[in-house]
Amino acid sequence: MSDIRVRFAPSPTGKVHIGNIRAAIYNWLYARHTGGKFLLRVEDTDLERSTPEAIQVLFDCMQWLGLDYDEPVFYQTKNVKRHLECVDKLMAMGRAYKVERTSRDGKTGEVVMFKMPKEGVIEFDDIVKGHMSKKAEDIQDFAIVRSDGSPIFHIANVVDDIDQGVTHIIRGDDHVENTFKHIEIFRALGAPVPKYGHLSMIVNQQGKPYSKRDGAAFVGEYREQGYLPEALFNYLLLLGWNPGDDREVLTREEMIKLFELEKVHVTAAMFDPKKLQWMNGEYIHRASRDTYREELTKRVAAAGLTIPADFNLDLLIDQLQIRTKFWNDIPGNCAFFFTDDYAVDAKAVEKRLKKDGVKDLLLDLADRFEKLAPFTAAAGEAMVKELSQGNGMGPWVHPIRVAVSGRGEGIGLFEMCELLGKDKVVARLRKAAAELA
RNA sequence: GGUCCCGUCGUCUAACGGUUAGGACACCAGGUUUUCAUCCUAGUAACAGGAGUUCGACUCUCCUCGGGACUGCCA
Repeated sequence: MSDIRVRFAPSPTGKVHIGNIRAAIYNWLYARHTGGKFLLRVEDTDLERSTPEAIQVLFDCMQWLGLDYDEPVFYQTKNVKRHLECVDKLMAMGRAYKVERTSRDGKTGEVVMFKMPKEGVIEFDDIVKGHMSKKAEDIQDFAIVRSDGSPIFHIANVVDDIDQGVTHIIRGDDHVENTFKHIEIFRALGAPVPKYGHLSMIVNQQGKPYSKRDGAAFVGEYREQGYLPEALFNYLLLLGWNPGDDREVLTREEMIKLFELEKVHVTAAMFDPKKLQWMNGEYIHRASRDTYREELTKRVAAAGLTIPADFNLDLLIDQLQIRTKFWNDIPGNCAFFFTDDYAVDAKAVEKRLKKDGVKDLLLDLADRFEKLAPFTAAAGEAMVKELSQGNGMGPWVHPIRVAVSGRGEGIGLFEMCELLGKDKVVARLRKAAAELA
């Protein structure tokens, strides 16, 4: 146990995106690594844009990724009284003042401004960026209370951090300028200044940062596309950090053990969907058989298909797991086992079936399969091998595959036939032949 | 414009000032295989540029160029 306390403090003004959630991941990992506390604070002071739906989406995404927090959620709007008390305090000591102003959108009224020092240097040692310094004169006074009397981000954020006892603030790079301002507020309020760690942005394929400013990659999207939370978590972690050796696929335990904020990169990282896909495949290939079976049965059922009680699911899993890159791919890749109403790839039909002699070939094969006993993968392979006389099984294998599965590629053909069973294989071969007439 | 930050293969990255600049993804060639996937082997590809400091610079300093953040009664 340490007394380190970190927080993830998103504003629920939109769907949480990957840049955002990476900050949560780094905070969570830092807390778990140091034995500190990870807190969640919902910064909902922007009443016009914060919605309960967005808050719920945020919770769902965090739970999906396994980002559990150690204390009840702290809502910024519940602490408004304290924010304003602190403003009064600042006014009383001359660090804040009221002024008549007109906002961007034309509202005119009296706001409270925080007074910045007019000389000196504000500096801090950023855990990831190193020493940071800025002349106080380069920072303008800024508003902390709106003309309607509500507290603004800067004061609310700092007061909440004080009230929650936050010791380390790990947040996006886009906050560095705010940090110089916030440090002054902490000091004025007589509170200890927390340690800071500013994370670089994640940029998209166009090199532009994912931020709330450009409606970006929503975390839930990845969930819907069939990514594993572990894979997304792992990939996002690697965007700006590495364990110091060549390992890339890490268990949660390894991540917690090895994570160090000091080793986080300063430079922005580009999000590479291809590598995420690869990593997702790695996680699926490494998943336990039970996990895979569970996902498979769940997704096949969700697709409206029923797996017969006597179906050799283990054989299918042996064949299919290594070929699965997304959970979502599963139903499409095995639907033909469970229904006769499956998709047929016209290109494959064109290439493998619509050729001279294929019709007779299929009919002949149907007869041979019909006589095959036992109807196993090994027996089927032996049968075709004999037909091919060592010249390659391609001419037999390809038409069979397309005829019985409607696809040009997939799991091992003979395993496929065994799984389908004699009746279906024979029937589909004859049906395909009939359609070639 | 101003202030602050950053700059190694296409991408993510490694390299106590001394390496043929390493790994991963992607790409590509070959092998294994009935297809696909897996797996194995090989390959293409980077220190932004220029000055210094040094016996020696990807590593240190400066300049240039390039990129980003901020510059709200948003957070």
